Amino acid sequence: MPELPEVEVLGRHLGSLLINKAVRSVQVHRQKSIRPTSARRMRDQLVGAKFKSIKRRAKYLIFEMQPAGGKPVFILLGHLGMTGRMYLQPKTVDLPKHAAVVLELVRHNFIFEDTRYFGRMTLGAGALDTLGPELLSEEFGGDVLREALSKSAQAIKVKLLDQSVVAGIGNIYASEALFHAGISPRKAARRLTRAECAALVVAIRGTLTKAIECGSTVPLDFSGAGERNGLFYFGQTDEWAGYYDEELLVYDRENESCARCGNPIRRIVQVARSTYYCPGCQRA
DNA sequence: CACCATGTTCCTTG
DNA sequence: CCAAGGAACATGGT
Repeated sequence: MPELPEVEVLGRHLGSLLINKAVRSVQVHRQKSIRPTSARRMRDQLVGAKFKSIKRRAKYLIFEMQPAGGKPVFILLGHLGMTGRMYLQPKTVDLPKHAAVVLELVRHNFIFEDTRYFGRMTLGAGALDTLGPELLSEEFGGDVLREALSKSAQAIKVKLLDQSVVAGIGNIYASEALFHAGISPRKAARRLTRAECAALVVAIRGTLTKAIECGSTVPLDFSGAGERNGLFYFGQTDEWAGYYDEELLVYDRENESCARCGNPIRRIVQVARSTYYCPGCQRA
């Protein structure tokens, strides 16, 4: 279910439910989902430990865990992949078909469910080391972006998905941000001007910040059992119409007219992923 | 049956 | 050594 805004909202939600709760036992249903951590180490570390804090870095959830007996805190990392979900359920409710990992609390199970099993729950923060600057942080700005792009001949849209360049953008918001900045997704990264880089940073921040605000106001069902399934991409669900004051302007709108200039929106494929853009507003 | 999907990692090629 | 392209991972929806 992830792009950065979903992960951010999920993290806040889980924080309110999990802080100071202790793990009583651990069920690993899919070894693949905890790679390279072993099920045994997972249990050894987690059983008896309490959730101390929950933070987000890019699309990762960082669970800071406090073991019993004054042992040092350690990190449990979560990444949702394409279809991951995390939520609490009373133990009386049956586990979902694609439960990957279940952390048993007192009366609830903390469930990591993942239909396609692309996500992960692992021990240690090592996966964060290769990430580029955090999108919403102060140190990320037009100059930092420009420097990161300066040597690449790859299309800007493709570079935006590279988590070592900029950490946190996904396929949906990459298209949206380029539209807002008026930059063609095909433009070679190194050809972006200083002004374009500055505009792109503003567009990225604006798009993601707005999405987080919207996601925070919608009544979500993180288990995905009902309609409100934890996703809150703008315009996804008609019944949410009243909650949104903006929606996705290009993503998944092939052949619809651009809200700004009326030209039909185009879909192209870059590195095997769809890109949507307006040929009128985003000139090559 | 065909094609598409919010993401990352690994392997090959140049 | 690096950049870039593509397949792979696994399941479900249309």
